Amino acid sequence: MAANSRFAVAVHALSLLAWREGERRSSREIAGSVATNPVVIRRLLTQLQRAGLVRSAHGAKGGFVLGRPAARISLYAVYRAVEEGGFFALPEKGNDACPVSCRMKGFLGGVFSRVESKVAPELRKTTLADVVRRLPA
Amino acid sequence: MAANSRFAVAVHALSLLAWREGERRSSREIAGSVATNPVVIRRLLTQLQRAGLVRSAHGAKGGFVLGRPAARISLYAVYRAVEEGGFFALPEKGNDACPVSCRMKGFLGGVFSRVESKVAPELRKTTLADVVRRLPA
DNA sequence: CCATAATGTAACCATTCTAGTTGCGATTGA
DNA sequence: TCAATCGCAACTAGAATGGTTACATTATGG
Repeated sequence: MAANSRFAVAVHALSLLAWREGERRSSREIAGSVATNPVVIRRLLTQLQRAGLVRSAHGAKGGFVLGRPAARISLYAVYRAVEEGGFFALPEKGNDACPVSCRMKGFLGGVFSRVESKVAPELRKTTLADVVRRLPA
Repeated sequence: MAANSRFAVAVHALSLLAWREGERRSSREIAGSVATNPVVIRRLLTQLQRAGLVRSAHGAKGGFVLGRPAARISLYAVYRAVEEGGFFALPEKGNDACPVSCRMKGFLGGVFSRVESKVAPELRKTTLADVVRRLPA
């Protein structure tokens, strides 16, 4: 299972928190909905916490809540929090003696950043509040 | 290195073919520019051949040429040829008893396809002919 | 006809990434 | 005190990728 479903799981977990905003949810509850292990959820939510998207409380009756209102958490914020790299990768090597190879890195870097600049606004359009609106009350 | 550089390597290889359009290039030559193994190149170009982007010739003086004019090969065609999945993955599991989990798959599928619909036109804008224009003669 | 130079492909290995799991210390509330 | 909970480290399993070797097949040129 090397498929990268971190973004999907993060949105799922945050949607649960947004669904009943304000109520604490334990990693065990969230893991139950996502059908995975609580530790996997805690690992992922640690990343989201560093980005300010969630806050956690230790101890009994502890758990997670959103770090700010659902309407102010876009899918792009989630994407940035869990995916460090972009969509594609540049190869680290290359033959510097070849004039084509020399130019490829710069060229592809430009392509990748133009792609990113199209994806970002699309993901910014949707917030967790929009997600909740699609969920049953 | 488990980084996914297939797209970058494919564009690099095709750019070499477009640079001196019509001349055959062996996998060894291409591998020399990309700084990898000829078998890696042949494996990748086999995929591109299935998509019609290159043609190969066996035997001595064999090698690869573009399957159609460089101006008619967009980066999107390359992307489709080498990347089967989309950018993100949907988790295969989920708790069907949870109303949030039940809706996530459909919701995320919509998000992913909207992202794809922004990326595709951006990649379609650039062809191999555009790449060659940026290369030294 | 034969040597040479190529592709196509299978097999295998090393590395890296992800998710899953166990265990445990620290913290909090009842 | 006790139970619930996060944080984190360590380990495992499985998959994907790229690199490498090997070999059958095919085409060219003398």
